Amino acid sequence: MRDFSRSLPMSLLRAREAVMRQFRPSLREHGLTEQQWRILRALAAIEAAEVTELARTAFLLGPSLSRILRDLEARNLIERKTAKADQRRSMVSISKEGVKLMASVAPTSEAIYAEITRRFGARKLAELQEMLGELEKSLAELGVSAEAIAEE
Amino acid sequence: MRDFSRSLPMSLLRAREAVMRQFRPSLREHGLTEQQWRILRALAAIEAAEVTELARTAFLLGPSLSRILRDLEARNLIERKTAKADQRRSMVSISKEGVKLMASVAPTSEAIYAEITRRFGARKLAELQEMLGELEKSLAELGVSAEAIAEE
DNA sequence: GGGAGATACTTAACATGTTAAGTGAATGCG
DNA sequence: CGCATTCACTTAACATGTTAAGTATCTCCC
Repeated sequence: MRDFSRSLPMSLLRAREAVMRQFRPSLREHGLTEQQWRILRALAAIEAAEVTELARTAFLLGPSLSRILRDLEARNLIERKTAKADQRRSMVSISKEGVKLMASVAPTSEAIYAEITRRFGARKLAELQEMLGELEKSLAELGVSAEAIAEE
Repeated sequence: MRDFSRSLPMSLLRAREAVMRQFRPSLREHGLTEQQWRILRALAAIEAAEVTELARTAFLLGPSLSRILRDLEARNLIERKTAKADQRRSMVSISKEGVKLMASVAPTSEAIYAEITRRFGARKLAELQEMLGELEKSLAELGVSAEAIAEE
């Protein structure tokens, strides 16, 4: 069997870990996890969002998001109110404190990203992301058909 | 701030998830998680290994590995014996049952990998993995220097 | 040879990933 | 209308990720 240390999932995992290793210490200093930071960033960009939409944007599963929102709300970093038209939905938005926290984290985060870009090369980085997007696209279709078969 | 849905960590996360989504159902049918499968594969390739070495090979943190080994041992998929020369170390190896289980999973796993390769293109896949390796390499050095600063 | 420090793991504690089940609200349709 | 189905989310249960602390063993140097 193919040496698994060179398998695609491992390559992706190792690369991602190498990247996140750069960001985690700074986030940690501000009391944020990687996922919490993703949620705040997503909210900062879109004003307010439903939970499902937020899950899609921040690429988190529903249950994870539910827990994290509960915690972020307890820390007053986000606000929540149920939609008037549909009582099932709740609109989530970032709070003033949340914005402030983001402002304190963003500079370091940007600097790290810039350093990564500098080291790896901006052009190569763009190429890499292009390829990652294509990979995702190739498999999205496969995923759907596989599901269809499984459901029969 | 840069649209985070196009950030490098998100690209890597989404790509990896797209890939793993293909494998998980099959692994699940055999009662294995992604990480357990990684460990079995690593062990099958190297006969026997110390826990630390295995952690490096399977790219798992020590605590995760400890738990998983405990469970795999309870399921008789691996075997463990403390090294004679150094009582702290334990040598882990795959059991006969483990080998049998691997044999039952491998065909499907290989087929999925082949399909992914076919869809994305073998050459592009190789290029992608090359780039991922370079990215990891660029950041490995950065990681070390960042740590050095933090420890001061 | 004995005690300080290093090493190899394990345990603990908390956060997230993953799947399944639960809850309350909306929808569609007979 | 009524009620089964769908929908949006939450809770539950179990596995892993992540960091810190604990434990037993080993090493090295005085």
